[in-house]
Amino acid sequence: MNQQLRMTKQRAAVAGALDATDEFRSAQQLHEQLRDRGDAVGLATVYRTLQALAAGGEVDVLRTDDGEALYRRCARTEHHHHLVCRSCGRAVEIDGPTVESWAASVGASQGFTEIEHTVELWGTCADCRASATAG
Amino acid sequence: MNQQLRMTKQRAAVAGALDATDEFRSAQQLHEQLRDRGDAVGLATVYRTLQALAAGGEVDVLRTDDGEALYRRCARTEHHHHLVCRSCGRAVEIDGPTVESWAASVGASQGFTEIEHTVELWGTCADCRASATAG
DNA sequence: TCGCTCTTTGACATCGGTTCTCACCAGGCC
DNA sequence: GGCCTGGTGAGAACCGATGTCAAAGAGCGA
Repeated sequence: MNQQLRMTKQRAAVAGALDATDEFRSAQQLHEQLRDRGDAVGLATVYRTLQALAAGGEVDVLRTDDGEALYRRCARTEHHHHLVCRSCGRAVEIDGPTVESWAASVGASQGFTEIEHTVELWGTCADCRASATAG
Repeated sequence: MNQQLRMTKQRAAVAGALDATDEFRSAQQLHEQLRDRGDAVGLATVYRTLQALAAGGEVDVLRTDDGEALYRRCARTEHHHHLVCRSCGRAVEIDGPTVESWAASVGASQGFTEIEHTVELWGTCADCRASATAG
């Protein structure tokens, strides 16, 4: 967490919850999880903390199809993409060097500048597929 | 528009507004645009119509960073991606054959199934850059 | 053209995620 | 410990999107 922010137990709790999983979680899920665990933190604080972490590049954010924001603490802070399980939220960090160069060249060839790209892969992880088959 | 739906003037107006532009537009923008033009259509109807068009694959949908849905009538119905101007919404349809195969192979190598991918490029188009520089 | 039926419409209520407000609380520093 | 300032949290507000339901109208057969 950033050093110009005061380290409060609420921020530590949110950061800790993120550190403890490799799954993308919504603010509401994290809030509920902290409450269940006894580390009650206000919902507004969860949102503020996630926002601060995201602004500092310490968590990655993505949006579900219906617009909800999901957060995840990634091992690396450099640019990367994700393969996310649409059922449990588990994610794998992936690289796409060919995608990077493709995006840059396509953008430039169309006269666009300041190109950014959104590349996320969604699937069903092996565990979720197994339990779906079993159930 | 789908033939098992009744063709009403409201639906025609929404479809017409989409046909008249190559920019991604939000439901609210379309609603306002129709009202300004005199073709007043209820907001709920705009949403419903866009939903129906999207379900039939007749318009493409994407989400802005803050979760708002944007709609665009694309020339082709086959799978493709977009290079979108983050300022005016103008979009260019693009192909990424290498991205397609990369996505599929990465997904499979991690044991994920039913892989889908989200690939959108964002930039500033030449016109918007020019007016930004001028202003 | 006239009615009938059944979908569609639209004003409004509601929902769900997110952000704002503001009085109170508590780190960090002396 | 005391002060100052940023952080917290309960609830309100906000905003995009969806649900409700009575009234309107498209399509069809007569």
